[in-house]
Amino acid sequence: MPAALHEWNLAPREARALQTQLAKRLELTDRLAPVEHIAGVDIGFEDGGDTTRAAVVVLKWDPATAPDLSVVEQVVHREPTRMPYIPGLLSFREIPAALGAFEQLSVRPELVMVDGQGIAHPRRLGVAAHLGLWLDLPTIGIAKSRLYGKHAEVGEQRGDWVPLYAGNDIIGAVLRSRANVKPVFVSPGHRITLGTSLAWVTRCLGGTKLPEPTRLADRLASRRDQRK
DNA sequence: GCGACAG
DNA sequence: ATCTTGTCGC
Repeated sequence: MPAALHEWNLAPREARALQTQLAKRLELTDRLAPVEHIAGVDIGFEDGGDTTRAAVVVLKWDPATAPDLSVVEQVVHREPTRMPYIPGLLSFREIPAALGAFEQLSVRPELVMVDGQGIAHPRRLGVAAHLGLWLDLPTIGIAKSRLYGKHAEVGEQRGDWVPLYAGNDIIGAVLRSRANVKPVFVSPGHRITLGTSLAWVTRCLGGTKLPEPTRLADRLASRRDQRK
């Protein structure tokens, strides 16, 4: 049987066991090639959830104009939704479609920002971490809300952040990306540290809550701006 | 047993 | 995530 079929059509029990195994393969140290292109990934749904829409936006990294970055490529890929949303198993629902979008990409980014958690997950394998292993690329998870971990209250100033803990381990950061707005949850996915993750997210932040890569991918994956 | 729970 | 217009606030 095709490995891909095996990998994604798992019962919750098996999916959780696989996450525990895959998490052992994560590299939580920096192993990035010089960054020239950064991709943003997000998934949306249509037809009441029957169709999954994956959006990937590739931006050219330019420290001279950042956070204003030019879009060099963008792809939207649709396919039938294969499984429901189950807290903790999001990657099994979203990654197949995300991979479909990446296959259509002509540019291979050196860094990928994903809408969701990296290792800030019960078994340390949020969608960003899982996707990083599949793509073998550095990934950062930027979630709009918390899934796992404890933290103190974060300051009100833009840039303030507090660590996100799983026991004594720091698994991410709660970042005030913009004043007067709920903070975002940043966590490394694969081949990157939390410190480097925060540095890149901050560099890509332009007066908005989300960094440019995922902000633009969100817009593409969402239903309003980009219509059918 | 009772909550919590990315998107 | 998605269903959905106007409206309050910096």
